[in-house]
Amino acid sequence: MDLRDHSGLIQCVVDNDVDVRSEYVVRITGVVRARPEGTENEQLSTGAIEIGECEVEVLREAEPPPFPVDARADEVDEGLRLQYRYLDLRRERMQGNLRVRARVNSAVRSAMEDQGFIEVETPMLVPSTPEGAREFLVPSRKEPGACYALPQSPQLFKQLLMVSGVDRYYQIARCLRDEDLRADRQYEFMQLDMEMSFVDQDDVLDAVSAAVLAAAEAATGDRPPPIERITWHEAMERFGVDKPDLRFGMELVELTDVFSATQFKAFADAPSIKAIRVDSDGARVDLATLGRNQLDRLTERAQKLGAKGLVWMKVTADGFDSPVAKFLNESELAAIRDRTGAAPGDLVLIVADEWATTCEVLGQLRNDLGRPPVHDGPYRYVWVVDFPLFVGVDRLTGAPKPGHHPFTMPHPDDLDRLESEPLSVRSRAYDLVLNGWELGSGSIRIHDPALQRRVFAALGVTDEEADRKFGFFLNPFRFGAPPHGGFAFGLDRLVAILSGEENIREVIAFPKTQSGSDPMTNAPRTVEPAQLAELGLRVVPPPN
RNA sequence: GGUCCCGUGGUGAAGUCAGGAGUUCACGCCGGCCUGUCAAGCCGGAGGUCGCGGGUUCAAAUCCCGUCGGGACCGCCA
Repeated sequence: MDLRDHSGLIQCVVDNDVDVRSEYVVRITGVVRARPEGTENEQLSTGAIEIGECEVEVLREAEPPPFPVDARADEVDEGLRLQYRYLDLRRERMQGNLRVRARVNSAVRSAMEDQGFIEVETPMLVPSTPEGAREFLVPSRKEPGACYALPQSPQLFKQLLMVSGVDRYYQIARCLRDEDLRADRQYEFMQLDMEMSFVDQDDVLDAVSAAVLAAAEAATGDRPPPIERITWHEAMERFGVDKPDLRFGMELVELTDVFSATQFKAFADAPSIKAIRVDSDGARVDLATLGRNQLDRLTERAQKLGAKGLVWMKVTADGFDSPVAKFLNESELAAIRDRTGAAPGDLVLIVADEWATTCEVLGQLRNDLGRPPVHDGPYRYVWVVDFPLFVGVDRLTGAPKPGHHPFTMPHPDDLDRLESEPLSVRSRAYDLVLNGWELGSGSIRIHDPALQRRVFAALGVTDEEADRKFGFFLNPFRFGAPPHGGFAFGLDRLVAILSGEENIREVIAFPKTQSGSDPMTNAPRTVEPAQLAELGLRVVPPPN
């Protein structure tokens, strides 16, 4: 019979007649010995040995489990696995994931402590704040009608800890957001949250890198190379997204200048023209069988993403097979071939539009056509720096909207354009990206009140409004605030990728379903009227 | 708020498009046999409200409408 614990399986040889069935809890006393010749099992890590002369004591019988407690349960309906999560977690895959997670947490703590950070816990019952994600509310019993909120992140408190002179803070922090769930999003999730004083951007990036690299090494056994950096602008130019997946090529190719004098109307006035070359070998779709239908679907996809259209060109031995080839002259066609490096069998996709649209549409098509599953190696970490300070403008007020949050430090080289050309101003905000997944983001914060006023002014926020909305946060700075900055990254996402999982539920012991319920505990549940009454609450019947 | 996919004995699947008796396969379960095997082998057996409700039809797992549950995605996640 097979004996299983968290570390694996071992075969036991039982000679006497005991009624032991699947999943019974037993105590076995015996002798570890080599297996007799010819009975070794190379499939099993313990396949060379066995426990012989076993005395078996049944500590607890077990009913047959509702699904096989082994790798076959990978195929079982996830709702059933979650209903019996305690059985699901007995399996090797889940035990492994829990242990990778524990090692990552431990490595992150050590790396932060080694760099002089101290862990400070921050409250779970916090005030509700107007900006950002929808919050979970906790009604107050002593003050009916008033609510606490559960923290979306410890943002407020960690910056106040800098005011408090903590200097280097970190926390493995639970964050809660009442937004719709996804494969990479749960209501509650864990972050490595950190903040440090008297530093610039490089210091923060170095400190976080040390923790991430230590975590990766703890999880996989391999220490990744130093994390490379690219600017947001370069990420958009080359990959068309702000979270580039560096594991594959298909980079965007600049063609704007090629068509400066073109006769082709769709290209003539376009501010930005770029292309991607879909390699006939590297693509995740079979280009050879790509018919007119699929090409039309690509065009629809591009239009849905905001492009006016999509030019496709199949590369043949003697030219291009494309509905627009006849509108382009020889030198234009030659430039397309040279710039993209197109070879027969490839597909070239061209978008001509505003710079941002051109980049974003091609970047999305690049991901659609070439991106491997997120957990496929190699692991490519990248810092994306110099994010724009503002992203777009508010439709109602016309004022710029903050790219990160309104306390983000503008890039010092761009300060003179804060009033004249706010949308061109870069910031000291940065993201950490792994295989095209955003792991986290952070920024250097504004600690100078004059500069904060300028940024609020650029955002169209008056002094009174700033004081009303953010005063509780900014007033403490009047008592002295050091230059500071920080970062937070999602541990669930990191652990999922490092465990080879494409869903963070697989690395969370007791996750929620996509609809936010827990099939094991039946949370959320309706509560007793008396509980509501104590909180001064009454449930309104749902509208029909 | 929206789009798409899934729901068939305890588990996984086939059957659904093209309506005709709860049919099939594998695993598990129960009983027996065998056994130095290892997701063992042989024999026998039990087990189903085809998620739920309604409609169409002589007849519904199958078609239609609704609903519940699960999943992927868009919106959302400063």
